[in-house]
Amino acid sequence: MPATIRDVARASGVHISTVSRTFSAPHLVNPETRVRVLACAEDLGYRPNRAARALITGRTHNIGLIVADIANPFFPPLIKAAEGQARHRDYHVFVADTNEDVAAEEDLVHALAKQVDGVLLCSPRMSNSLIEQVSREVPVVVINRQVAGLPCVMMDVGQGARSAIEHLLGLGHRRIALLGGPRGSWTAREMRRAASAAARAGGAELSLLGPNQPTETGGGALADQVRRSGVTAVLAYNDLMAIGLIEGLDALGLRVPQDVSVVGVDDIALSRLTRPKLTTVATPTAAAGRTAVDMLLQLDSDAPRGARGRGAAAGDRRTTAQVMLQTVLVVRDSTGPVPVPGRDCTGA
Amino acid sequence: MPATIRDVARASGVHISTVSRTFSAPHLVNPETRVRVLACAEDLGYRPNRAARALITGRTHNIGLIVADIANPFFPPLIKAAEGQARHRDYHVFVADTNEDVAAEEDLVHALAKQVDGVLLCSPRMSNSLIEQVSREVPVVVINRQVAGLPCVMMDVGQGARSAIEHLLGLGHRRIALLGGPRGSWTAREMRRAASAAARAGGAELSLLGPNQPTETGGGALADQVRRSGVTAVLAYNDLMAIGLIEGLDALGLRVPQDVSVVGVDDIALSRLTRPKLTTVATPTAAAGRTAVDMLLQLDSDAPRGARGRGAAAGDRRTTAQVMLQTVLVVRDSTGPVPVPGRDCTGA
DNA sequence: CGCGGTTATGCAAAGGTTTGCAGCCGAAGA
DNA sequence: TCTTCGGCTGCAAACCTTTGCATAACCGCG
Repeated sequence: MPATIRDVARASGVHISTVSRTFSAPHLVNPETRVRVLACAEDLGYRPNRAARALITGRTHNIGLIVADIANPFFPPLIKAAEGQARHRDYHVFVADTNEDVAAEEDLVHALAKQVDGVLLCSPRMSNSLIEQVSREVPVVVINRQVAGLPCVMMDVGQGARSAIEHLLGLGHRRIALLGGPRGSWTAREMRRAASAAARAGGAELSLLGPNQPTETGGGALADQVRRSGVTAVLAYNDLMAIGLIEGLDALGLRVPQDVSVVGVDDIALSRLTRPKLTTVATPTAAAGRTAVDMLLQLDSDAPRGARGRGAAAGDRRTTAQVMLQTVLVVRDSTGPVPVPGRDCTGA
Repeated sequence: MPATIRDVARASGVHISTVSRTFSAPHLVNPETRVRVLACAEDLGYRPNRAARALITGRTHNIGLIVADIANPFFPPLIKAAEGQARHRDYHVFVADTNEDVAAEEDLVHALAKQVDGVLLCSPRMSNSLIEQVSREVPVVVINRQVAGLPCVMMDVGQGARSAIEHLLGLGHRRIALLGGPRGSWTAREMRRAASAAARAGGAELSLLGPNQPTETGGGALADQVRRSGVTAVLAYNDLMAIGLIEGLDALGLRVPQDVSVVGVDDIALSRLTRPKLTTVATPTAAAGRTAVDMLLQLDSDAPRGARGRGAAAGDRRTTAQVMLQTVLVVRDSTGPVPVPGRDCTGA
């Protein structure tokens, strides 16, 4: 039923190659011919068969996007942005979800590898060496992680964590806890490093709690630990954990920010809606999505088209740009001055 | 670089057609041969080229999933379920997001249509006639909407709305508001119909507020209207709106459930985390995703493979199953008995 | 009038796989 | 011994498009 290039050629009285060129290299065909062909194509409802095209060009015009968990509100904005940017460049995006599971992540990326032109690895939990191995199979851009030799787009959570700690120091807090993220997360490591440094510089004590599941549940589960640790402020791996923690603290009768200050990371939409509104480190997720798509597309427009021939795979990626996007601390209502010690916090 | 079927054939000393059959029709090849071929394939890292296969079979092994807004927590579980089910059947899912925009929805479905074997239309805002037109281009399964002649999987929000209203009636409420959903939403219509009927049957008055954006913002914006309307209970189109409304009411000094009872729909993860915990109609989103994928795959395994020949497109869909999935009311803390009139609600 | 140079088009190979058909071989039946 | 049949494999066409190369028409210039 669907019209092929041949039908269009017949209808417009030209050779199929002319039809092909009308679409893929319009400047090579006589304007007059072009309009005629275009008209016939339109008329017949012709759309080039992507599979056939892929077969010969070696380009599927699809890209894969692998995230840890679609249900985590951190990802959707990034996904949307990536999708939009890709569509803009006539690409489509496969989104896949690993459920925070390293093994699933590995499977998925292999399954995807063969039918996309490149893969965006967003907040991967895999080891660097695994990532490098994958990148030998298929062009990869890594989001939220630094991997030597691979193009990366990162959000400067180090800077963000530092700002957060400094904000807390400024409010007088000297005993601070960091709720760590999941094992294998680069972001979690960066935060830890930056937060430790900032705390040390400010003469504060930083207790590390983790690793944890980066969810509300994960945050809530730590409430008791936080209380017992006696800290007056907490920096959480992400907003979800921060929110969970606030719930958990509330259940224990501790109020935020009067008794404990809490800072999140990500600035998900939800963080504006909880009570208290969350102080958090805003990460430029949409920008990251767009940038990553651009880098990926750049990457394989550079690659020699018939790159099937040996070589070229691992070697020539000298354009391994690494982009660091800025974060910014958004102060809302979940942080406040350190409680005066000795004064009763629980009551009127 | 990637090994082709020919490489495997050479390595294992058989004809390419045998290799092909080893993968696509194993029972046709001698077990002995099969293991040898498989071994060679494994060895060379051979993976059938999906584009080439698609070219000849006419099946891409991709399906499209179009949703209104990935960022709405209602969708991710459905997406995950669909994706999992699809992967299970060796299909991949393109997720696309229309931003609640009818025009974008139409564009997207057309763009997708040509490169997938079928499309899942989830909570479409398009008109029925548009949907039918699309379904002439590509197999379609509709989620959360009833379209005559098309396979649909619906969640019984009518029943859900009825339960919710009856729950409120049971608590003594007689003046209830329904926060309507977005224009074009089938779910919104169903809810309205069922809620009206149930209210009438219970001798209650139901005010309709809407249509609205199905987001927290949309819900929050209605707080003032709700207060002025003097109702004692509200059924919201979804949890997001319910949560937004509760925030908004709070800002106006109205407490939930003491002053106003609020019921949501969807039972998103978040509804368990807000304070008060939300009473809501749980919808089986994951089941819907799985079912829809199965129906779609069923649909085009029925279709004659070389269905390029005319006919077959619109006609033979006599298996247009329509599945209705049950919903269930989950009573939590956002609903309570109707406030005693005349008693001061605002104070100690 | 012929020549070099554009410009527009046609030709045909190639890309990796599936699949109907035909052929081979050995075994069972006559 | 000769068919027949079934199981397995090979052959080659077909799927639709892109693209390097060849061809043809045309222009302007000498």
